[in-house]
Amino acid sequence: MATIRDVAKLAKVSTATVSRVINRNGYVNEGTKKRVKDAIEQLNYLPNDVARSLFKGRSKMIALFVPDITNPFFPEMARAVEDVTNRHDYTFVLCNTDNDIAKQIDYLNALQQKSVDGFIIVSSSMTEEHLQHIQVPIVALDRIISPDISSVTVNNRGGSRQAVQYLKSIGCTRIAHIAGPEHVNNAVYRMQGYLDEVNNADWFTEDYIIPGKYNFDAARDAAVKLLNTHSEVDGIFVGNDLMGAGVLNAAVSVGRKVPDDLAVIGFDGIAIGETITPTLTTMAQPIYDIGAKAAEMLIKQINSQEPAVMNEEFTVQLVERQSTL
Amino acid sequence: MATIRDVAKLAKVSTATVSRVINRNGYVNEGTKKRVKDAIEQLNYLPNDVARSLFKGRSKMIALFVPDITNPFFPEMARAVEDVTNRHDYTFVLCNTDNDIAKQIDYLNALQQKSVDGFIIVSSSMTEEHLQHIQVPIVALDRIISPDISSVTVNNRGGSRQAVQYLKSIGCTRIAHIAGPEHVNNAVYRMQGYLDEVNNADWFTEDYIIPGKYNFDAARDAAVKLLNTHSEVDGIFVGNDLMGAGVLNAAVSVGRKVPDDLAVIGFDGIAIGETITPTLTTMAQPIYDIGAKAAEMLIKQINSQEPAVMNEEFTVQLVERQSTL
DNA sequence: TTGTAGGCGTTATCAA
DNA sequence: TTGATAACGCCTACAA
Repeated sequence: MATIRDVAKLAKVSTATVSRVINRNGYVNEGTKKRVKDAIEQLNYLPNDVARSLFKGRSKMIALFVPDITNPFFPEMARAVEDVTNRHDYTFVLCNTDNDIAKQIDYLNALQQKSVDGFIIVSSSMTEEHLQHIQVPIVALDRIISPDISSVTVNNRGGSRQAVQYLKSIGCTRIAHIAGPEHVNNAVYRMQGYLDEVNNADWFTEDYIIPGKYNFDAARDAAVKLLNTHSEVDGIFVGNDLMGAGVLNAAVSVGRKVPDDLAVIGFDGIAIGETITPTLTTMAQPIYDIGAKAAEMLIKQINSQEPAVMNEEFTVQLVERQSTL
Repeated sequence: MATIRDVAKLAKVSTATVSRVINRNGYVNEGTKKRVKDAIEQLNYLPNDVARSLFKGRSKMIALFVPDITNPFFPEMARAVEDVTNRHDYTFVLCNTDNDIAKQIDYLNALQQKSVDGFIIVSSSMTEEHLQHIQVPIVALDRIISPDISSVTVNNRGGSRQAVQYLKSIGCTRIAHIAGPEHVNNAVYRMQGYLDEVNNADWFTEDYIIPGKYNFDAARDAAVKLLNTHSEVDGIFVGNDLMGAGVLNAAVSVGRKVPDDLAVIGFDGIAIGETITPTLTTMAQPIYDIGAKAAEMLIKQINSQEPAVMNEEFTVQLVERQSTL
């Protein structure tokens, strides 16, 4: 690989001049500029980013922490983050954390050693404490970490209320909820939204809230149990779409017809919802948009000296499909 | 951030000694070693990886190119690559290429500037030419790039033959094929495997091969058309599972019962196949394993001076589910 | 067993 | 308008 010195020698100038040409700063005569450009071309020279990073203390890299990229909710978000970071000439580093604290700390350290410029973090295990020694900007995505850390989220509680209202509006009279993990704050908000709508109903019982784990299998098992013990249930608001698919599967296996005997609505708006049969009605998040927003927010913070805390809340939207129609 | 000099000063030794302690090489007295370690602890010192990279010309980073991480086939592969690279203390960089040549070249350049240590590439648009100037090891994954570049793949043609044989064995007598894009070599192999089994059948016609694009929508539309024009078709071998889901959807919409009227088998073994109704029979690739193997192969090549070309072919396995039972 | 010093490739400051 | 040079933080001959 050619270095700046090779270019300088070939163009018969100093490295300083080459640097000026590359970075478009400082004065440089048109003639010499051309000589330098020719030399760069001829040698196929590309500046060494590592040396640059060392000098500047910044690497033009951004990291995204997600619990697990094989969970279909995250790829689209990751995609958005990558697209935006690329557009701003950043390199994108993806980290699967499994929500494991030790793993997250390892990543934080390893990436700081590489002078990463900022972090976008989806985590329900990380707290402000773990992050207090981080010197670069951080944006919490999908799940709030602390009031002092910028965040991009959706109206989980309001959206959930809307989901339950919708089930009522299409005639459901006994509505249950398959909930996400209680240590994930958006799962708690979604359950609260459900409770807002049903808590005062005379038919409501705690039995109608079943814990799922935001995954397919647990939700299917939970739904089978629910439907067998509570045959009066005619609507289910499910904490996320992956679990919604599990519920639809359970309905088939216990012989309940969807949507005739049972209406099901999920949350998230992942693509799978459109590929299953019946297709799944859902409160759709603008997944790509929130990922993109987080990336833009982070880059803004990186480029500004005084990084103010910003919080952005997006709105989810009802998407009606076969599971309720 | 503390530097090696701060540590040296605090421990009252030279930076060379600190370096020796950190890297466990060269002799260093037990007493001074302890002093150094204490100083490191006290200052919370972590070596600057950028400086290291500059000196060594290597960054301990590995990049994975995939067409699009939102395609559910890739996350599990990416996950495997990340797990293995982490285990070897490499940092993982994910790149979505959309199979766009310009984008891939941009990534190659950007990452070379960062002294990336190696590439794992899933691409059907890249050729040997594009890669000839790359100085670090490369492993082609899922799709072969050239005989001179190491690869990890599966027995696409053999697996496809097996799929068609299976359909025959359960009684199908008119078997069609929804094919992947013709510029993707594994899609071509899969079609060839299909042809191997049906080409000589008296009932076979070219009409039974319909082009899909490895995605849901195109496959659904293709299947609707096929089933409407060729009602005699009683079995479909689909080029991948995502298209398989589309075919199942199409079957419902044209009123064909699966598996009674129509048997469907896919290829890949992605998780979606188990969540849809009916569940999808498939020729399952060991997706995680091939990703992990590619990563191990690449790391081996990075660590060896004489990088021999290696080719590994995994075997796909029939997974019977409701779409054929 | 330890220290000195040069260099990895850039950038930015200061002179010229 | 250009050049010489000192960093950035680390590692490794070579000396001591």
